[in-house]
Amino acid sequence: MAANTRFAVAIHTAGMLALAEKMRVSSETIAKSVSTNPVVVRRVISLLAKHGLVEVRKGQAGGAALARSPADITLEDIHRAVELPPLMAVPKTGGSKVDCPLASFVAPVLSEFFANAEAAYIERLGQFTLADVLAAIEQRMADRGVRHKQGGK
Amino acid sequence: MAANTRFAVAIHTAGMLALAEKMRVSSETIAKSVSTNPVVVRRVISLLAKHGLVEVRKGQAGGAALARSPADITLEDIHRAVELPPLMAVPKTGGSKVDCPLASFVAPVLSEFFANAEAAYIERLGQFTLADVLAAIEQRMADRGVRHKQGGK
DNA sequence: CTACACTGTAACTATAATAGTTACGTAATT
DNA sequence: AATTACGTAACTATTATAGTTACAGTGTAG
Repeated sequence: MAANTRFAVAIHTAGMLALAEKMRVSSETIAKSVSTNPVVVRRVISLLAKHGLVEVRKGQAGGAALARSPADITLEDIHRAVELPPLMAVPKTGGSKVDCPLASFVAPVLSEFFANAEAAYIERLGQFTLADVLAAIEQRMADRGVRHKQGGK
Repeated sequence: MAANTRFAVAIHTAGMLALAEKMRVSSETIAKSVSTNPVVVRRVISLLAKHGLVEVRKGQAGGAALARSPADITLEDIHRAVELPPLMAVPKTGGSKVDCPLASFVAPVLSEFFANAEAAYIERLGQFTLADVLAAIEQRMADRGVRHKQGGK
């Protein structure tokens, strides 16, 4: 299919907003950086806004800005905002009572185990903030000898 | 798309083999229980076999059987065997050097964070064995008052 | 030693989630 | 009033995965 990149787009977007500080950034500007379409970005921003992570203004000189400090936004917050589907799917049990009774108990039990593992995933996401991500990016840039501060658009 | 159910099918399959103990079970029998196609099951079994979790025999009275005890097979083992793609994708950075240099550093950093969270997921899977899954299923059956032992096909 | 019952795999179709795109109404700023 | 940007609907394109058909290969049973 087309891989699910909503989460990545959301983090990238939030990261740009963080770098822009209080300045408003348009969906078009972000779209260029992410190499995608402005509508895709607006869809994500809309979700972030609904969850209070971002504050949006319409009109000329409008755009989005972070609603709180990057150190106060975890990856879990962003993950929840974009509401991704469960990591693992369980096949629908094909209601036909032809199959053995055991089978009908497998699906719900597997769902429980998957949910448990997914909780571990989410919990780990909760340990990282947007600030951590930005720090990692700057670190990487420094390692590569890229001069920063007013680097790019 | 069609949701990724390979992992669930693999666990269901392994569970059936565990219940069958040393008896060989055909892909067709398993497919019925999982409500899918025998080929889908064979594809999964083939992966399990390559990783030594299952032992397969061709020919009449052939089929698959677990290679080791259910208590000795973790969900992590099964997960590794079916080799699922990364849980989260990062958008390809669209090589055009038009975008800001920052952008090119975002993707690899996000991949690292995602990999970190995925590791937490996998680690949790490693804490459960196939025996745990079977126990949970039997527990659930008991709760529902389903009489077991020689229950179904 | 032959028939049968399996697996293994290739090749193809079907499904469905998600990205990408176009279009346009709405709102806010200058 | 003109401009700029969001919000969202509607549609197409992409693509991973499931599902299916077909058949060659293999080993056991009788």
